[in-house]
Amino acid sequence: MATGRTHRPATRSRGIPEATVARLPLYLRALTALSERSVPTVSSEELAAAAGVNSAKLRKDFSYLGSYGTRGVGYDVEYLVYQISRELGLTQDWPVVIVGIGNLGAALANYGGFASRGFRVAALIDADPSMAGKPVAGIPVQHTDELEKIIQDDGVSIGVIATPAGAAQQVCDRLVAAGVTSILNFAPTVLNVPEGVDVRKVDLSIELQILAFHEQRKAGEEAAGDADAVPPVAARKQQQPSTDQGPDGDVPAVMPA
Amino acid sequence: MATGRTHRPATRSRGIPEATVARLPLYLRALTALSERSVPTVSSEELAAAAGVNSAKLRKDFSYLGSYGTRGVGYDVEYLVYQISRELGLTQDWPVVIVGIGNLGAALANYGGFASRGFRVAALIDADPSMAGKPVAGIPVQHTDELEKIIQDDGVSIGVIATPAGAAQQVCDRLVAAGVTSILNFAPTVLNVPEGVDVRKVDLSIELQILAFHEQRKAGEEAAGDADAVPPVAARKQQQPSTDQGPDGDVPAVMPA
DNA sequence: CCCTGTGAAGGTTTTCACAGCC
DNA sequence: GGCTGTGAAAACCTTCACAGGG
Repeated sequence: MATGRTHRPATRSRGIPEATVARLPLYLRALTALSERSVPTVSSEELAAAAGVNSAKLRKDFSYLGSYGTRGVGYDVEYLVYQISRELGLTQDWPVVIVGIGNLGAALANYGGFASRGFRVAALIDADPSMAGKPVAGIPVQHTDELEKIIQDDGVSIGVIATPAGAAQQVCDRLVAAGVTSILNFAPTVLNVPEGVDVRKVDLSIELQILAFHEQRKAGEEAAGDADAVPPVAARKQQQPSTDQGPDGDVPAVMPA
Repeated sequence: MATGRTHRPATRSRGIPEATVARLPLYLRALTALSERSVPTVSSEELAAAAGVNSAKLRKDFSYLGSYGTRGVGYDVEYLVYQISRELGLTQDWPVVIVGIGNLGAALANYGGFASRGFRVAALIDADPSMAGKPVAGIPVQHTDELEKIIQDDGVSIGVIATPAGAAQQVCDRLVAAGVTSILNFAPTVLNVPEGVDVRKVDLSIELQILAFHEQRKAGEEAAGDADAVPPVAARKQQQPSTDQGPDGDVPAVMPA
């Protein structure tokens, strides 16, 4: 089990830590917003606030990419956008297939964030023959039979699985056999993949369960801590009443296998 | 910023590590499947394989909950299901509101994993008046104006935001003002929330970007490592050609603020 | 003899704090 | 003076390896 952690046992890899990689897209989004507002430079403090992390972390992260800032001034927005995009491999075109065009698949197909970041929906695929030809987000749905052909013809290396759990492993196997080496899995199942294939998963119910855990804690603490009478005054601890999206250890799920 | 990491600076909290909490839902899912097949007991090795983690990690995780196993035998499936459910707070009912009923919101409303795990969709809310009354997943959509009333009447403490990015902060503010203290955010924005409110986010394009990063690495490595002639023999490293979903540091995004 | 539970070791990630450059 | 870049410390997480109970 558990081949390793990061994907390639952290060998040389020019060593950008996985935790940093997971935050680069956040920085990129914040920078893109600044760029659209024609902001020329930004300090680590400001950018960190916009991305929801703390500034020390951000500076450390950037230090792995190189020295792209200017002391006393900050970072050049355009330049950083370019450097991060390049590092993430977004300067090239990534054709993506989405398998399973239910509500979720349709939501993904319609999701604007794809196209804007180097991703191109090469095909939408569904097992239901009655879906075939129906356009979703302007792209006609194709039948599962076409899967292998599409992947080979378009050189697709990234697949998105949005099927029911029962179909996911089968779809995954076909994707991998046809040449896909990265999979984003929305089905609530553990996928088995051969060495060299990356899987990331997104699971709605897991996220909710984690929230429930903390929610329960909050409720329990009130009862325990202040028993019954809560001083109505502002007695609760507070540090930064503002921004903090710091995804803190945000390494959701890379799983090489 | 970055108030802290786990949610409450890891003070006493009876100390279940955040990384462990993030894996409990995985174990629970695997256990539920075993339970449905009427499997009475399971070893750490088997359960770990089913959940996609390694067994040492699993045993450490369970050790934080208590000693629920039997040496030489394994874990009682039913008992563990109960213990983990309780720990996660799933033995109680959690009413949830979903705001923004586009494709994604509809997908969430239809998602079966909710009801099965203590979550109940209390209401679907959308800003579009023409949606009002239309049933989605058997639940009539209500207008945003009703938001505060619904939250108070049903005692909702968990909200899901599936609106466009532009509306997310506003919706978030209203949810928080009305009493919601946990938010699952699907909109690609950093949300500002006051101290005491947890936010987790799920971002499709971020996951894809992380995949692209690794994908790029693979491509680059082939070029560097074996230049041109790749020995067709099985020269590639391989450890476990099978299961490994080990979400390795799977702490996607708790952000207290 | 098998499998859990756990100290101890090894990694990784975050945070601190400040030297160094603009 | 202000802000970046980074060693060093601290916190956290994972893995190892084995004692010890069934």
